[in-house]
Amino acid sequence: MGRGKIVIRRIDNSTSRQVTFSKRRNGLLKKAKELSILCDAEVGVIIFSSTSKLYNYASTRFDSALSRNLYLSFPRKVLTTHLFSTCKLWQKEATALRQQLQYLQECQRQLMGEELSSMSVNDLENLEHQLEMNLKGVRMKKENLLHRENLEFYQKIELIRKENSELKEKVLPECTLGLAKP
Amino acid sequence: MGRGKIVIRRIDNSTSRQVTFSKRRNGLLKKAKELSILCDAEVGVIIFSSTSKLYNYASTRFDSALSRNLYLSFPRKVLTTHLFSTCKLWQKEATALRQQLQYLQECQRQLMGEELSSMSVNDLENLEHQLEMNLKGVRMKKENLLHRENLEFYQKIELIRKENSELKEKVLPECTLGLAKP
DNA sequence: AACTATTTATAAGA
DNA sequence: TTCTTATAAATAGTT
Repeated sequence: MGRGKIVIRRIDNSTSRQVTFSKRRNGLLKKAKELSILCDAEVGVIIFSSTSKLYNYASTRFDSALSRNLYLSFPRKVLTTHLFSTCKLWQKEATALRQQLQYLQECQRQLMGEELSSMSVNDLENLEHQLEMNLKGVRMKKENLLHRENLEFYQKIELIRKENSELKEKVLPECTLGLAKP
Repeated sequence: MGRGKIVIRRIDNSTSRQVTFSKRRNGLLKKAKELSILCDAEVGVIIFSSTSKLYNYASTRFDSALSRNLYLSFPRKVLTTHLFSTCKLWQKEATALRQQLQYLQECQRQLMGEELSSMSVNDLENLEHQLEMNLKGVRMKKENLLHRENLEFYQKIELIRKENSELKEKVLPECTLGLAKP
């Protein structure tokens, strides 16, 4: 798949070997990922360049797939490396998440009216408008809810009132009877 | 690369998922082999099908590449256990962080006046007060800042004015001299 | 790093 | 499953 056909044997020229490595390495990792997503498979790939640099891919639940298969006389070294690289992967994810969290926390503190020291008048004005909008939204929602609750209560009251008056009509004749007796 | 373009997400139909798995699995293993031959790299691929069937490829010297890159002199059990628990630890941390993130995101959405549907009148009222407080804080900060800026500007103006009048005094005698000439 | 002419992989159909 | 084939994707060679 290129300008010319090639035979699969070691590329002699070191530069083009390096270039091909970089291209095909990306291709392989991409295809590994696609396979795992498309087919719900767990896939792990490890690549060592000729200079022993490590590249790898492990699908989301690859480690648990491994652990389920731990007792399939799996080559020890393969297992170890995969655990090692999976470890790295999770570590990376945790780091990314922690960063996101910090960013979000700062945003939150600003929304809470804390941590304003670094903000300019313009920033503060934008934040003020934002907060005004938010407040407006909350108030609207609250009023809506109160309206709805009011309506429900009103209808309930009407219902009970109606029931009441019906009961009264039933009870009233008996009362007059009772009063007429003595 | 086929009769039609596809998006990379889990294939719902189980039969075609199976077919695609078989095709792409072969493709991946072939490309892994090609990469290792062309670029003199050591490559290991492990694939678990959704039914936990195992497929794998390891290039000729993959194992020794592994041992060059890992501290494999450790007793297997120690190393494996260590890696496993480290892995789990990171995974746990990532999970916890993700949860925190989700919680924070929900809070944020509520502070932003979105995602209010699940809140009671009481909740909404609390949120309203919170937002009012925040708004108050932001406004105070803004006014403070404006005040301070104002003061600074005022002082600058005074300084320049003073400088100006000093310059005038120097220039004025020359002017009167010039005017008195003719 | 881009580009693009070709080859290769593969999605859909048989 | 396997074969076929039209088309998408990967990439070899080039700039």
